[in-house]
Amino acid sequence: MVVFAGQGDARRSMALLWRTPGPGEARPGPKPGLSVDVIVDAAIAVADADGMAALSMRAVGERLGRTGMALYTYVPSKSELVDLMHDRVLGELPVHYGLEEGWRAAATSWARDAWAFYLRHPWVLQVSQARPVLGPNEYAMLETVLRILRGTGLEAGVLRRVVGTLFHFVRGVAQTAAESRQAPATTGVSDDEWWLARSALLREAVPDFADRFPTVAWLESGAVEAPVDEDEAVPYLEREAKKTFEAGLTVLLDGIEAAVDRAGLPSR
Amino acid sequence: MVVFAGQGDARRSMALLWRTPGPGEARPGPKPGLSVDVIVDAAIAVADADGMAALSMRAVGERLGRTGMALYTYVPSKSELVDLMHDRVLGELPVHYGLEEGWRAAATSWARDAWAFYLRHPWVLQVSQARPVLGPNEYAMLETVLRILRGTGLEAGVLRRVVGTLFHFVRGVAQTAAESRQAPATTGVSDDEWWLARSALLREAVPDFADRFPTVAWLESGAVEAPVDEDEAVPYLEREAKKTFEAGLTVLLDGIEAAVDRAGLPSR
DNA sequence: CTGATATCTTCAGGACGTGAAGAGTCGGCT
DNA sequence: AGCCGACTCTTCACGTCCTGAAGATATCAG
Repeated sequence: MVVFAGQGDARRSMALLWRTPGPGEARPGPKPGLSVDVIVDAAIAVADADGMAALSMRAVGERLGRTGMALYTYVPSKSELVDLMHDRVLGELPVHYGLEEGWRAAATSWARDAWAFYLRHPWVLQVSQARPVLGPNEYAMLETVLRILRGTGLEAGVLRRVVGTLFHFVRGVAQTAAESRQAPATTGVSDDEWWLARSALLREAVPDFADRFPTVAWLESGAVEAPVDEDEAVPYLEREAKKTFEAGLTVLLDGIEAAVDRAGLPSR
Repeated sequence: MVVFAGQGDARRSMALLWRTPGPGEARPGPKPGLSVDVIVDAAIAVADADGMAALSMRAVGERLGRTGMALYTYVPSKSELVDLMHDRVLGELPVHYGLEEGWRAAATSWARDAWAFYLRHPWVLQVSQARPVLGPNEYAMLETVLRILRGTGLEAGVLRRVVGTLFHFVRGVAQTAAESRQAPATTGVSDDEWWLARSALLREAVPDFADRFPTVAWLESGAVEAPVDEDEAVPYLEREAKKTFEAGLTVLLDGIEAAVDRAGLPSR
């Protein structure tokens, strides 16, 4: 489920996102029993607990002791609610990273924080990035990363793409890790069980595997690693994703350093 | 909508994926009017045309002049159908890349082919990668990339993560590009209109933008580029994504070269 | 107190996946 | 030749989703 943003009245969305004060005067009618804030918080709680698929207007309403329809007084539609959830939760990300140890150390810290954030709120990865909602925390996050990477001295046009690449990388790998974490819960099968069953079936269905995919077979034969210092509480696939993340981050930052060197600037 | 894989009878899934011949004998009952193949093709057509959200059993059935329920004779569930679609469509990817010009040229070609593929079938990006289905074309793709990058001489453990990083990068950026392409169609608003309207509203709602996000403001002020050689048929956001893709690919491959150098091996 | 307005509920309509039941079709055995 | 049983496909049903419309209730301005 990719959720798109801001279909409704764009001006109202902006006002909700940036908290432009509304009418604000005393008005007739019953006192509001809810508010946009408590609704957004409840929605985030639902999504954190049971995933985006479980995020329904009813579920959010019931968490607040109302029906689903009650929310429509405060929020124009589910789509806008998702926008608000997204921007709100992005506020958890740190925004201050010291540059005393150079941009590379700061960028590494940020990437790791973002990684942890995405695993804490995996549903964020299902909100479409194509047309960002342009909320305050989204800009704060962009500002943070730009400030860090401006230290590279790269020219603005290049910088923008480098930042985009970094975002996409973190999101991409985190997405796989998040789905790995979600899978055992929704399917009731642990990673190890799953992998064991699947590879057995694969051998059965494809006896000539090693002939058809020699390089894959070579890779898997050499895949046995010393299980040193592994956190057994973290399931296999998620551990793998984390390793890919760390390795990929190194590669990516090496590549950025290469770009900096090529531009004839000192690395720090 | 993230679609998970293979909930049903795992053995039957494997057989469907790898085309292990079934009973195959003449059997009583009406002749099958459909087949797994035509169903999968129809489903791919639906997903290509209207996206994963529009992929319903009913929609696929109607495209074939049947009801949705008719499909359940051939395919155990929607989830398995998605698996079959995924693996089938991966067969479009080329598998042969010459290494005469070195691994970097081949990797670049592969990445660009994969990019085009994902934009041709954007729904593929919504199929979860966490627990891959292990179909023939999935392995063929892995085999292809591994063969290319084995030319780096990197050790197996590192290689696996580098390949993972490359996959995630291509998928991640392509996902944004694909959603960009999808957005105008589903919202009826072009990228330019959307951006214009949004930034106007943003200025209106946040007059002190440049003070709050100075680095972002700096970046956007320097964002005016010579519009040389641009394909006007490709909308703005997708063009941006493509540029990020190309720049990121360069950075990534530079990073891989750095890893190769560090391992004390010649770059080609 | 009255009328206007806001909140919240109930009902309804059209989507979705898929289980169960039944109609119709055809191969193979008696 | 005739019928049984396997097979395809449809219809109905249930529980889920979002959300428009209508109505009950609560509160404030005058």
